[in-house]
Amino acid sequence: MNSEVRRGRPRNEACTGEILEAALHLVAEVGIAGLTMDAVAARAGVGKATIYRRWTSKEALMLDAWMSCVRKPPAPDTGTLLGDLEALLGGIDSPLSDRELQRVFPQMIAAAKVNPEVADAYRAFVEQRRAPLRAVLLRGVERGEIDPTADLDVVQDLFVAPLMYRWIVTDAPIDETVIRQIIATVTAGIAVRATA
Amino acid sequence: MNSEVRRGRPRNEACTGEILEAALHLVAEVGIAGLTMDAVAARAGVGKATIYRRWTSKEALMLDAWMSCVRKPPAPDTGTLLGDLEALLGGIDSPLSDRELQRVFPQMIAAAKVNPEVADAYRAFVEQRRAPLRAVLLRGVERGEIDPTADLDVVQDLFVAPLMYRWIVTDAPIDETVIRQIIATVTAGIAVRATA
DNA sequence: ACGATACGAAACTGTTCCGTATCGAAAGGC
DNA sequence: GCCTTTCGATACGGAACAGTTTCGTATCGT
Repeated sequence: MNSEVRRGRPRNEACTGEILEAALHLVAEVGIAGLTMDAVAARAGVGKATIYRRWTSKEALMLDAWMSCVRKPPAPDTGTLLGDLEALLGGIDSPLSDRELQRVFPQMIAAAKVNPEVADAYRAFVEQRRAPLRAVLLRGVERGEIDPTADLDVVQDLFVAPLMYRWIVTDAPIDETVIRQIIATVTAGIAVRATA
Repeated sequence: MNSEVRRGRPRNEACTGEILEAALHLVAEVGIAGLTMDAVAARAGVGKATIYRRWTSKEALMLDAWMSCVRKPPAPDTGTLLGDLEALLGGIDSPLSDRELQRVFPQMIAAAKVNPEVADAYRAFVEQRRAPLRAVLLRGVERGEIDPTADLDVVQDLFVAPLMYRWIVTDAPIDETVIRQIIATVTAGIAVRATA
């Protein structure tokens, strides 16, 4: 049904991305509460009408913006648990800088606690992020690198949570050293015991 | 210099606490962005003037409210690392329910990312919470229960972060079983190695 | 050329909400 | 009894902001 002839001036699709990005950068600066549509329009270099031609409301825009702010991570398969973990926990692919993501993410979580729509989007996003790690851990169990009696849900939390914690709560830096320490400690804790 | 005679009708000090509590409950319900002073006054059964006689602004009120929302945890000393950890990670003393704290906390973090004053209060609060755990871990090292070469900052994160993660990010329940699994896994990871 | 649509910019509308002022009543000191 | 201060309640000024509309211009298909 898309065969209808498009008449008139076509939409500048580049605007869509610019608006989304402007919204995210501004959220990083002033927070979701301090975000105004006028500021988004100014930052993106567009008129407000151009925004409202694409999204019906501020909430709809923010929902789209959040969905676009982190891409799905690849599922690594390096052959060893340590290799997979280092590849997976290393970095995040996003149009925003780490520093900005550190500020945007809490805004999203806070919004999710209040707005059910945001909560759904957020839940889907978290699940998407967890899937690759789960696959990595399952292979680790198969290879005998992880104690098969361990609760994988808790193990997942042990890997992800410290990074998220530094990100959101502490604002502490996350460098190679920290990641390696976390991996080392947790893998030691979940390794198959030498003797029963 | 407090010897000035107080004339006129004395302040009802009970109001102060009721206002703070009303503010926190409302933040749990509608978030910091949706919070209005009129709603706080109505919920506390108080006129707005009564609020502004105590705090100069909405921000000042929220700052006080957050400071009052979690009390400093006791520093346990049960004699063993496991006992201390279970005592410390068990619960939080607060006028709010767990369910409400789960919603208020992200709001505070999000606000801290934007407002430097809130960030300071928040940093002090986190540090206050970290101190007792640090003491527990240090005693664990002295007793030979923890590998002395381990980075205690990272170890602290490994204990606290998974709980915070469930609290803030996942909304997953935190029961005795989960806490015990976390403690078991991490302590196994940081135990003094049997052989060098 | 012409109609249709998109564009940025700006003005406009209606609402929300902070902070202040004012009211009559209540609660203390003198 | 009088003065002072607080109380809850309500009204108000002013600012900020979401969403709409308008204006003049640009870019497409026909």
